[in-house]
Amino acid sequence: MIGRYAKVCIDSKHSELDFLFDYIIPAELEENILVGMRCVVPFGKGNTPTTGYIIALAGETDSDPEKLKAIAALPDAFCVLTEETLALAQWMRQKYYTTLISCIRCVAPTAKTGKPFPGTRAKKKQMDASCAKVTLTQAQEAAVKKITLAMEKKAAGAAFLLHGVTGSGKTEVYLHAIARVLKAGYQAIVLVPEIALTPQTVDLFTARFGDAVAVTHSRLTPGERFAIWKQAIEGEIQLVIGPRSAVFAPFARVGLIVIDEEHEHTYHSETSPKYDARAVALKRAELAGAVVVMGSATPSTESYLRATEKGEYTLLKLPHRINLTFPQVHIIDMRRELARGNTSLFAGDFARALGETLQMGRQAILFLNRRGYSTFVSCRRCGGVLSCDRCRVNYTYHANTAALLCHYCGQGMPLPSLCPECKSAHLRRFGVGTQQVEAEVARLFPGTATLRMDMDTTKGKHSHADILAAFRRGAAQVLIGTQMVAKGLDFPQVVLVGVVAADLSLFSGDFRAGEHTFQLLTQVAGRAGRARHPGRVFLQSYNPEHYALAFSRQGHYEDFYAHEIELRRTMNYPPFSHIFSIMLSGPGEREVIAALHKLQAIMVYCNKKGRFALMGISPAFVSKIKSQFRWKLLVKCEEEEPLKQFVLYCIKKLRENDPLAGITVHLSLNPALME
DNA sequence: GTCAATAGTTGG
DNA sequence: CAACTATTGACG
Repeated sequence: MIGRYAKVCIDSKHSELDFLFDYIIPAELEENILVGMRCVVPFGKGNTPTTGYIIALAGETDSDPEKLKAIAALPDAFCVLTEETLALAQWMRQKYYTTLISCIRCVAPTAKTGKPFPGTRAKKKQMDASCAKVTLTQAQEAAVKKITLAMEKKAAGAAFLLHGVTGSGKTEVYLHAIARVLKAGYQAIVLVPEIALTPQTVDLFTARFGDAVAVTHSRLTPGERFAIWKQAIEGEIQLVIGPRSAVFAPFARVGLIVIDEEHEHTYHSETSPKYDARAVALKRAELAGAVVVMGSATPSTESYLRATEKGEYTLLKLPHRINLTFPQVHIIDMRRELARGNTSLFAGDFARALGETLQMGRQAILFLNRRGYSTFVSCRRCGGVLSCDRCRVNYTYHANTAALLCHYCGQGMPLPSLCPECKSAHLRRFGVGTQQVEAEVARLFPGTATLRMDMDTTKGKHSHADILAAFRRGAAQVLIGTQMVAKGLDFPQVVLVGVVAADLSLFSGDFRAGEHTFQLLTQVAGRAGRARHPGRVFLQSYNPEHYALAFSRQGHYEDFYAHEIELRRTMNYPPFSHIFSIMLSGPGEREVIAALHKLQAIMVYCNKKGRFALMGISPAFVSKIKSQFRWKLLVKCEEEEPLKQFVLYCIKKLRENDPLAGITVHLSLNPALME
């Protein structure tokens, strides 16, 4: 129905504008106007031309028709919002307590013009959807069958958790399911944690589906991004692979959404709207009549609970590696190494294994979740630790530049020769980073070619791919890196994986530390012995008895899960409850803490029934970043919606009492990482 | 964001 | 008391 009035969402980030404004549709636009289009409207006292979005058309208006202004123009010839992406945006507004416009900006790219960009014309589509190169295992076959059946029945929002050990062929299941759905005339979306880290997976998709595929990633220019988005609207592509934002690809007929490595925290957006791409995918599938497949070797406890106890997802299992055996995992007690007098970075057994690997002419991956050379520099006379004055963080020493660098604000300074506090010359570097691992390999095995992959060596547009390609062609025998080497890389010559300090992620203060450590170690271990050669994995640890390490040695996810879920149940942690983190930041620490105490008092007052567990005020994990002090308050409740309402109400009360000058409020419901 | 009305401040 | 500045509120 075309009405005489349009309900318009104004493109302004101010939360007090988070409602729809009625405008008159002028006669000359009546023919062209559609819900989902952008418009230009006169807005405010000065009638400033402002962009808006047509959210609805109506024959009537609640406001005084005399006061209404008319739409000035419709700049595009098409709808930037589809029925589905608009519905998603509206759902996200409620779910993630934010404004409609911020959700609209999230689902539609910031297109400056509706004209096609250079190079957006479709080439002839080539697609070899037969998958005839490839025979499936029984488990793969069964998984594909179940997914296909759900797609054929158009089981809207049906979700599958594909639990497949590393190397069990999850990707092949995705490929087959996608081939089916495309053949039936539907489209598919594949979400991956980070394109740069999974080039091989992406290659498999492009090889199989040719020009029907578009790959999106964070380093695309706005023009490139818009071109892909437009091709999706116009049906020139059938499959989009990308990070969490790809869940908004404006396909008209989505049949399947795949979420690879579903446990990865990159599926949580950390900027507003703080959405979880998995939840958005499930909602979109429900709206579109599509099916969701989430895959992982180490599913999040939340998803596994849903796939088992709760029965919300169908669990599919791929329990066997294809043509591969599980690597032998050795846990090395570094306390014993120290007692034996070995103070070097590598345990004796590990150094020996590395030597053998090099001797055989094979490759090794060394993993350490910390970049730089030393983690802190301390004065042995006064005991002071050199730290960034803008952030409450120790400086990290980088040997290649002989500089101290703050990993939070990026500022640094040359390493001083004297202690800035007491002027002694007794500065010493402690702790280990990837640069030092590289130096240690060079010291033990002179002449060995190594490659290092961390944030410092991957700043360029192609540096990820360049480093991985160099390692693949054998330019180096040892690849040293942070967690970016842990992901789905597949190098046939790698027979040894060493985790230099397996405990690093254990004591982050996050209740998921055990889960994260288990996931990381299992992923890293999966890099060993990908081809015919049996692999060996060494985990160096000062806490070898910790359950996250012990279970990753056996490699049995189910055993780990059984242990972890009981801990969560006992402690009433997620997934049995929801946690709301309220962080205040500002230039004055006293003011930040005082405001938080006020909020706490309001919460205590409003929580007479004791429905919400108030967990006290504490400094954030890094309590000062870029001269802003950060303190937080956690609230826990078994139900999400009442918790959200409670926190938002208390914040509103706080703002009524206190202007919160200079203080920023950061709200996060079930944050991916506790800060 | 922008504008304009309003309240508050200053200088003669 | 006029002239200027900061604050507040509305925007269809």
